[in-house]
Amino acid sequence: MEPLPKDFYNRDTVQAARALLGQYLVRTLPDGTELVCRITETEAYVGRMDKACHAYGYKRTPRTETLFAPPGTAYIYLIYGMYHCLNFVTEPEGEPSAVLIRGAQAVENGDIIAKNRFRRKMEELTSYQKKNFLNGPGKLCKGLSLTRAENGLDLTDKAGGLYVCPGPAPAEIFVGKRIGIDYAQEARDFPWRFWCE
DNA sequence: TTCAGGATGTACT
DNA sequence: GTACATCCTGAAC
Repeated sequence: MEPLPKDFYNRDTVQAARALLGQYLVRTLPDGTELVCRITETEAYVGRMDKACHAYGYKRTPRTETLFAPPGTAYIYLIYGMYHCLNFVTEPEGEPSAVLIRGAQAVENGDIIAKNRFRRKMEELTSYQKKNFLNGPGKLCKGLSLTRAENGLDLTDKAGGLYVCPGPAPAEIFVGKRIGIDYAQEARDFPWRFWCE
């Protein structure tokens, strides 16, 4: 399977967030194992005019530097001191925008993802753990073993260890407000969160 | 089933 | 010092 090309990311961020639903996210571990999951929840962040975006108003700091990279770059940062969030940079280089990957379903090597998350195999999980498997940005990064060490990876390059390839389009797409950005004034109500079954 | 509280480190005021 | 694009636990219902 070939990675989605740079042009997939080089467009309006809200459209990209929608289009990413259903696609396969592949994480290649140092030993060559491929962890595969299907993206089921995304949010758009647009630095140009979105107060919830880290790079709102083109604000450049060491942390936000990755948001100014070319489309198709992974932006991963630490939040609340203990969790990581995975984003895909979008729009032409220099427009600091990205899609936050909020949730996914395990497709291949679920046992390894389960071990990363709970130190147990899939079959040993409680129903509560299965229900809350990769349904949050911090959980997804923990399951796929992603940290700031992977910040800046090129998603269009299979050799980088992280890429996205085509998956089945969702039958239905839901739209709503983004999560956890109550501080962002008018931007907090933007309908820029998308999810599917 | 929902809910409050705590963990934890970096960025920025 | 404060806030943060979060998650887990344990208690109450």
